Amino acid sequence: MYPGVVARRRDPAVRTQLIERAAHMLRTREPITLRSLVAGTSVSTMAVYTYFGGMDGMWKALRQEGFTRLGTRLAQITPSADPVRDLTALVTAYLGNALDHPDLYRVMFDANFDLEDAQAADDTLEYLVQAAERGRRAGRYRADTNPLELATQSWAVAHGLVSLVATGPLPRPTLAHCPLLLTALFTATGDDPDRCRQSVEQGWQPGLADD
Amino acid sequence: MYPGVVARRRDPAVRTQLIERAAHMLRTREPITLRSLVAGTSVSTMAVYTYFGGMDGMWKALRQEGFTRLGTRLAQITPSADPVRDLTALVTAYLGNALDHPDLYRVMFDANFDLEDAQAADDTLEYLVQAAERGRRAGRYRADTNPLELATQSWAVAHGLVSLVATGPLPRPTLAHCPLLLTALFTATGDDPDRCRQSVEQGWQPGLADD
DNA sequence: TACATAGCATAGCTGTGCTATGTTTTGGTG
DNA sequence: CACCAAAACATAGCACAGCTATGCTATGTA
Repeated sequence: MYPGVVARRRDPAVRTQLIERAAHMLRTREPITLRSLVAGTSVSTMAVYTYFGGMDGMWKALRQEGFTRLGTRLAQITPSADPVRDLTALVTAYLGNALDHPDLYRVMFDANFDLEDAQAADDTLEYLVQAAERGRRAGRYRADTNPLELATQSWAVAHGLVSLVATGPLPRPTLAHCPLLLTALFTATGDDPDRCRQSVEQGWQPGLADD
Repeated sequence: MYPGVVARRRDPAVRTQLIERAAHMLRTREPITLRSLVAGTSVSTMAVYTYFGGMDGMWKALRQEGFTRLGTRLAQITPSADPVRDLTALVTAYLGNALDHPDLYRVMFDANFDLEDAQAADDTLEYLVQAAERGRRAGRYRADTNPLELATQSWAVAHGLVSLVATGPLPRPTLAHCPLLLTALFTATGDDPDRCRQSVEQGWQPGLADD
C-alpha cells in the first residue's frame, strides 16, 4: 500500500479563470450556462464540478466574488478626521460598486443569499460600523447610538435606492436623493444639521460613472 | 368567404387559474416549470402559450399580479386627517405585503422589471404621492416639497429594508428601524419633530405577521 | 520505478422551454 | 340550420440545460 499518496492536485488558476470569465459574461450579458462558461477556456465541463460542485456552487462563488470586490472598494476609503464624511464616502463607494457591476450586484442578493463565507458580507458592513463608531466617539451622534444599527440603516437606504435603480423602476438620477436621506438619518441620530450637511457633501463624490 | 369570423374564444378562467396556481407554488417553494405548472390542472402545456406566449410571459403576468395585490392592500388604507400618519400607514402596508408574499415580492423586482402594464407600478406609487401631496398642502412639509420625490424616498427606504429582510441578510426585527428612518425623512422634509414622531407612531401598526 | 488517487474528457441521462402538426371546438355568416 | 374558417387544444418531438457515469491520464509519494 501507499498510504500517504495524494496524487494530482487541482490548479487554483482554473477556479480563478472560471470565476472571472463568469463575471465578464455577466457584464456582457452573455447567458451563463455550463457549456458556454467552459467554452473559450481550455477546461472541460467537469472542471465546474471539480472546483464548484456544480453550477449552483459556481453562482455561490460568484456572489462571494461580488462581496470581495465590494470589500476591496470600501477598503480604499481612507478614514479622515470627519467620520460623518467617511460614512458618506463609504455609502458612495457602495453605490459606485453597484453601478459599475449592476448584474453582479443583483446576483449578490439573489435567491437565498447563500455564500461560501457568510462572514464576507459582515466584513463589508463592518467598514460602515467602524465609521459609525468613530462618529459616536467623536460626539457627532448621540452617546447612546448603536453603531451597528446606524450602519444597517445607512446600508438599507443605499441598497433601497441603488437596487431600485439597478433593477429598472427608478432612473439613475434618483441616486441624487441619497445625500438628503443620509443627512436626514445622521441628523436624526444626533449630528448638528449644518455640520452634517457639510460632511455629507464632502463625502459625496458623485463619481458614479458606468464602465 | 366569411370575413368576420372570430371562432372559438379563450376562457379567462384558465388564465386566472394558472396565475393563482403559480403564485401558490411560489409560496410553497415548489419549482415552477411549464409542466409542473399545468400538472394538476385540466389544461395542457399549450395553454401557457395561448394565454401568456410562453413562460416568460407567465412570469411577467405573475409580476403584474404582485402589483395588483399590492395595490389592493394600499387601497385599504383610508386617508385620515393626518397625512403623515397616512404615509406611514401606506409604507407599513407595503412592508406587510412584502412579508406576506416574500417570494412574489422578489419576483416583482426580478430581472428587467418587465411588466404587462408598466402603469401598475406607477399606480401603487401614486398612493404614496397623494399622501405626500396632502401632507404638503396641510403644511406638514415645506412648501417647496416635491411629493413625487418624497414618495420615492419613502419607497426606497421601505424597499431597502424589506428586500434585505426578504432575501436573507437582515433578520426580520430590523424592520423596527423603519419608523425611525421615516421620522428622519419626514422631519428633514420640514415636519415638526415631535408631531412627526406621534404621526409615525400612529401610522405604524406592526401587523407584520407572516402567513 | 511503480501505482493509488484525483483531475479530466467524453458520452449519454433526465428535465427544461418551445415548436410543429394534426384534431377539435366554436361562433359568425349565407 | 348547416357551413367552415379560425382559434384553442393535445400530442410528439426538438434543442439545450445541468448533471452523472465511465474510462483515461497525469501526478506525487513510497
